[in-house]
Amino acid sequence: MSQETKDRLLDAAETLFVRHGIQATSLRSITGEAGANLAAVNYHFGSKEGLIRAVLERRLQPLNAYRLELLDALERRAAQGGPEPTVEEILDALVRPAFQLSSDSGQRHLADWTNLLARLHFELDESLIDLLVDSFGEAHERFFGAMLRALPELTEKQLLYRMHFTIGAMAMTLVNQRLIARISKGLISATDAENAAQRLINFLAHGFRAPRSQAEQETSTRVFSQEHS
Amino acid sequence: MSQETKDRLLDAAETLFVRHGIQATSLRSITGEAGANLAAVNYHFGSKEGLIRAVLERRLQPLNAYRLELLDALERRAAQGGPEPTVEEILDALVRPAFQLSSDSGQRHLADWTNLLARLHFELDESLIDLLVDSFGEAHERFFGAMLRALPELTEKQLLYRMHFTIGAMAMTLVNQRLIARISKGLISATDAENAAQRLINFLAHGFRAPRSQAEQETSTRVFSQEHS
DNA sequence: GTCTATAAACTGATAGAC
DNA sequence: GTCTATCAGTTTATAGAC
Repeated sequence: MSQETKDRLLDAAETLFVRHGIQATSLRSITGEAGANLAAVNYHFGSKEGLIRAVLERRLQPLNAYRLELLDALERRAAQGGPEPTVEEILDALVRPAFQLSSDSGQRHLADWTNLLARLHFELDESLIDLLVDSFGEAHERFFGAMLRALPELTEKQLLYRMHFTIGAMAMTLVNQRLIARISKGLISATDAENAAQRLINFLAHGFRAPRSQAEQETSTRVFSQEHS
Repeated sequence: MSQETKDRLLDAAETLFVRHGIQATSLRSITGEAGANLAAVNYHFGSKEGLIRAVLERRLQPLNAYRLELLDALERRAAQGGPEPTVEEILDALVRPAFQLSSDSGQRHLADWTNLLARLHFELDESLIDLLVDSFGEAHERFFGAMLRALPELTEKQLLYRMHFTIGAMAMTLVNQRLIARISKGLISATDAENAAQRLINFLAHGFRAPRSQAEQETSTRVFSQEHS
C-alpha cells in the first residue's frame, strides 16, 4: 500500500503540474487528487521540492536512456562498416522518444508528462537547473558529438545554436496543444504525435544543413575554437 | 507622481515575473521591489490579473506593431512592382523585432521583457490564452498569408506546423540564457542578440524550404483543404 | 505508513485615515 | 493617490496519535 500511495502522488502531481504549472500547484490539490493525506507528501518526499524532483526524474531517466539506446544502435551500425548516421537519423533518435511517450499506450499520465517536459525548459527555477543539467548533460554531449561528425562543415558554435533551436521547436511542439488547435482553426487537431515528429525532423534536418550565413562568418574554425560571442 | 508609481509597478512586476515566473510572484514582492505600497496594485490595476495583463500588453502592442510595419514595407515594395518578399525577409520581420527589443538601448527592462515573452508561450494559464490570441491573432494571420505566398508549394497544414516550429525555436532562443551558457561551456555568451537572430533566420528559412517528407503526403491540397489530422 | 490537528507564515483584497 | 491596518483564506511543514 505504501508504494501505491507514492505512485498516486507522483501521477497526481504530474497531471496538475501540467494543468496549472509547477509553482501554481499546491500540495493540497495534489493530495486531494491522489486521495491521500496532506502529510503523505512530506513523509514520502520530504518536501514539495523533493516531490517535484521525483516527478521529473521518474520520466527523464527512461526518456534519455531510450534516446541514447537509439543513438547507440546508429553508431554501432557505423562501427561495423555500415553507413554513418545521417542528420535525419540522429534527429529521429533525439526527437521521437519524446513524442512516442506522448502517444504510447493508453496511459494518460504519459501525455501529461510530455507537456511537462516541454514546460520544464522554460520554468527554469534556479533549483531545477541543476536537475536539468544532470539529466540531459550526457545525452546532450553524445548527440552533439554525433551531429558534429554528421556535419563536419559546421563549427561547434553553429552547431550549439542549431541544437538550441531544435530543443525549442521540439518543446514548443510538445507543449499543450490548446493554443495550436485554436490558431489553426481546426486544421490541426494535434493528436497525431508521430506525424508531428516526422514533420519536425524534416524541418530541422534542412535547417541543420543550411550553409553558413554572413552572420556566421566567425574567425575561428573547429580546430582553433577560441571564440568570444 | 501617479504615473511614476504605476510604471515602477509595471517594471518591478516584469522583472520579477521573469525571475520567478508569473504565478510564483506575489504582489508583496512586486510592491516591495517598486518601493510602493501593497494597496497601490489594486488601486491602479484592480487586481493581480489586471497587473499581469497590463505588463504584457505594454510590450506586446509595440512588438507586433513593429513586426507588421516591417511586413507592410515588404508587401508595399512588391505591390509597387518590386520583388516579392523572400522567406528570409518575412522571417526577419517576424523574428528581429523580438530580439531587437532585448538588445536595444541600455534599458534593463527590455531584456527582462524578451525573456517574459518567451515564457509566456509556455505558461499558458487559461486566463492568459485569450490575451495571447488577441495580441497575436492579427500578426499571425498576416505572416501566415505572406509565407503562403512566398512558398506556394506548401499546404496550409505544412505551413502551420512550420510556423509553430519557428515560434518554439524563437521563444527558446529568447528565454533566459543561463542554461545555454552553461551547456555551451562558455562558447556562447549569448549577449549578441542580433547575431543569434540572424543565425535563427538562416536555420528556419532552410527548414521552411524543405520538400515534403513522406509524413507530409496528405490527401488534400491547398485548394481542397478539408483535412482531418 | 497514514491520519488529525495545528503551527507559522504567506496570499490577494479591501476599508478607511490622511 | 498613497498610506496603515486588517480580513479571510491559503500555503508548506510538523508534532503526535493510531
